[in-house]
Amino acid sequence: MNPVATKTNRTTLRVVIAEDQGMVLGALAALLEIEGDISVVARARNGKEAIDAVLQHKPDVFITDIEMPVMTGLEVAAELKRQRCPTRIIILTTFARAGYLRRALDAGASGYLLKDMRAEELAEAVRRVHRGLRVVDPELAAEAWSEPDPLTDRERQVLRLAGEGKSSGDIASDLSLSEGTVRNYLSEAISKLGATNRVEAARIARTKGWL
Amino acid sequence: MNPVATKTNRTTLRVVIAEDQGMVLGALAALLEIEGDISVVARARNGKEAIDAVLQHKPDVFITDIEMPVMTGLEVAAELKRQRCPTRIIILTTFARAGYLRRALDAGASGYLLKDMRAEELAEAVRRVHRGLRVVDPELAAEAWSEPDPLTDRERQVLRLAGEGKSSGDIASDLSLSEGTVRNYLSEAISKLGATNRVEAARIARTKGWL
DNA sequence: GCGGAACAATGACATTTGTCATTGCGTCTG
DNA sequence: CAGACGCAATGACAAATGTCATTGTTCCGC
Repeated sequence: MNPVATKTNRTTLRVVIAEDQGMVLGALAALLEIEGDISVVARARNGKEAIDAVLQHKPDVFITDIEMPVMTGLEVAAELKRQRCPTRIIILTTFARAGYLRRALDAGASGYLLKDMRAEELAEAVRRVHRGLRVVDPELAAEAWSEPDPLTDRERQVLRLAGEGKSSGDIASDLSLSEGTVRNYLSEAISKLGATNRVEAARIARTKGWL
Repeated sequence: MNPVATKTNRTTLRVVIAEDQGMVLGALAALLEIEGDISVVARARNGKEAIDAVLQHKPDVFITDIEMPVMTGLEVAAELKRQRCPTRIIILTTFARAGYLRRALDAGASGYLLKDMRAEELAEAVRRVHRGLRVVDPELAAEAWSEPDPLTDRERQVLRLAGEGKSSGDIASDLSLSEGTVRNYLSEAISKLGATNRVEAARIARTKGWL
């Protein structure tokens, strides 16, 4: 099925996959193994395992989910780049969020794929990225640069806790702030995001990938 | 009309899969196709397609996600049972929610698997279910029967909107109720769920699968 | 070294939210 | 048929939330 791989029999592409849902992890591995020119050399189910696996196996391409226990895929990508690891990185996620994409590219990722793309595109993306190309949904890329995250660190922190249902008082003691200060930050965040209350603000920030 | 596999269990198991994330759909199909005795005869990316595919192909087993466009996997399962379709149904989802499991079994499903189980268990579950057995995580099953959904329809409705960040006033006009009534329902829901505010209540209800 | 930004706080105020008691209506169900 | 339950509403009250003005601090860039 693949002319390049079968004809020239070049070194197969070595891949490591990180994904916390075992079913999906196994399935993606099966999907890639079908391709003659790709070999899955290791699997990881959380961020820490992923780093160990990549450093040990030095694969050509590393595919990772974002939302994982211990360490997110974005954090793993940043750490690998910090260690000058030459492995190309593809982020594979459910979420078409501008903020995620931006952070992914900042962290040195070469690709950003959505899980609702066609399955065939995964293997193709692996080959593209290995050749040094970038693979990013053009529509999402456009959106990513249009609107930068307006929140400060404190606003983000406070908003995250508020979105989980904590009261201003709870948040204040969690962060060792006064309750008034917490209300100030929330008020700022609400106005910056054009929301009318903390819950809506948190929802908006979440969909943009700013939380 | 009905090619039953009762020979010398040499016949392949025919399967239909429904899953809205293309990448996962393709990957799961690949995973099952690896098994010599299972064949994926159709794929669907939403609830409506799923029903059509199952009715047309009459597979031995139907595997479906819950959260899909057009119609949820639970609704699909209920509809198939209503039409006396003999196909065995496996729900495959991310969420270990008691409410989901209960509704799945009510809808006549034979299996309830979590996406974070080991990938090898899927094929095994297909075979088990085809033999007429049930496949349900025992831990989750225990929880499902322990705690029934305490919310009334109105409480659920109001809580859902509140969880999206709407104010009591918004919810009132959305549902053509007075604002006081909305507050009453929310107060009831908060107390029933042991929460301290609407956001926490919505969060709790969501994790239990009651929303 | 000056201005700007993020951080932190206080006080005052209006609005929203959560609670409770109470009433009324309709629909089941034993 | 009585009683239970869900639905819908009102009024009153306390608590939480959101807004604004104002005052400090520190740190960073120009």
